[in-house]
Amino acid sequence: MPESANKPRKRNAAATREAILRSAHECFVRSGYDGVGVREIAAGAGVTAMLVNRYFGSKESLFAEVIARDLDAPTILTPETLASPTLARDMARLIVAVTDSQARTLDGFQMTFRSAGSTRAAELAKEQIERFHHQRLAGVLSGDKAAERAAIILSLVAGVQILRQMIGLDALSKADPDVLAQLIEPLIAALIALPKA
Amino acid sequence: MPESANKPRKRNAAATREAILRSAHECFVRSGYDGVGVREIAAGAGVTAMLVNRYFGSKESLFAEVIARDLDAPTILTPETLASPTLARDMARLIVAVTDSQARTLDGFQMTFRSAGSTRAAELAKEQIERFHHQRLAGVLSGDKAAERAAIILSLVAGVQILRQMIGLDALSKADPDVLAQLIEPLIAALIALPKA
DNA sequence: GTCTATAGAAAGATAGAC
DNA sequence: GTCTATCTTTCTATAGAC
Repeated sequence: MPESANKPRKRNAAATREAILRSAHECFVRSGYDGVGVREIAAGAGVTAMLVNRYFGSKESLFAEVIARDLDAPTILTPETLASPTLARDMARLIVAVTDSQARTLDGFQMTFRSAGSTRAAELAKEQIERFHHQRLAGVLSGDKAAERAAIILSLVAGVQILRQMIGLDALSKADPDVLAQLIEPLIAALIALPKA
Repeated sequence: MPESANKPRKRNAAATREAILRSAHECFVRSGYDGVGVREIAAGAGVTAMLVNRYFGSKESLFAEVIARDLDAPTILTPETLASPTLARDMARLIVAVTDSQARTLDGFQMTFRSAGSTRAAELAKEQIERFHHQRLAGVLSGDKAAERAAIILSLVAGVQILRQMIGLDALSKADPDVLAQLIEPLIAALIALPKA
């Protein structure tokens, strides 16, 4: 290889940037914003800490970019579930599936909750959740109080995720997924249906 | 004051210990385990950082004691609600009340979730929540799958708290409390009732 | 019982070589 | 484009005076 003999090492800027983002994602999901340092993120990407700040300016800017990427797509509201005639049942099963201890679907939420000690992280997450998750869910719920009903559905998802996936409450993490889905289905059905008043 | 002229300053051991615990409570609720330092906790108690470690050995031991105190009592399951003939309605209203942005009732949960980045904090919280909150709630739910139903009730509480109180989702934090209670009531009713199968 | 002072590690961020 | 080396701050925890 005569032509590239004096190139510094191997990667280009785009690949390095992506590697840092990916490592930061893993670290923030695992330990939250305050629980991980720039050095650890850099090591996970195979670079040095200095490059992280060079590419993203600061740890906070990096976090903002990671969380924006992770919370930019709805999770329990996929096109498939929407088109289904058994929406409540499908959604209940999906909630149970994505909150499994091994599931990674809700990484964005997990990162958010694990970083909830940081006020700035909560602000960033609020914006994204409202824009991408709540607004879309509320949009498909017809009738009165759609915003509140959508928010309560999100609350149920968030709560199950936290107690099942993060806290590891035995009654949830060791439960039969089918049982959980059966118990959650009527709740979703009640929130999808029009309120009585 | 001739007799106590050479006493160091003012307090006794018990009062100092209590002041540190109280300050630590406030700090951990606000910023989570990783988000606050021993110096800040000490300053809030009017002492120096050294005393914190002298009384509690380490920051982690202090946290363990604080979270044990905060999670030692059930919150949505008070004697009053239990005796009520309209249990579901009362519990729904109570959930809305204790997750108000100004409410302090669920400080223990809030501290837990804000500290969820720390694995150790999650372990400590799991033990307490299972022992004091989940077990008692499951105990009053008759019929099959009581443990799972109780856990889902706790999930709903936790989820609403997080999105309403910590994230500040507008649809929840700016909503009419009565509307929220009306929407939550049938969910609680469905979980209190015996499962169909 | 409480203090000042500090040790030792680790944090975020930057300077400058190559 | 990536590195080593370092600055500055902050952290937990400890030593020793009074």
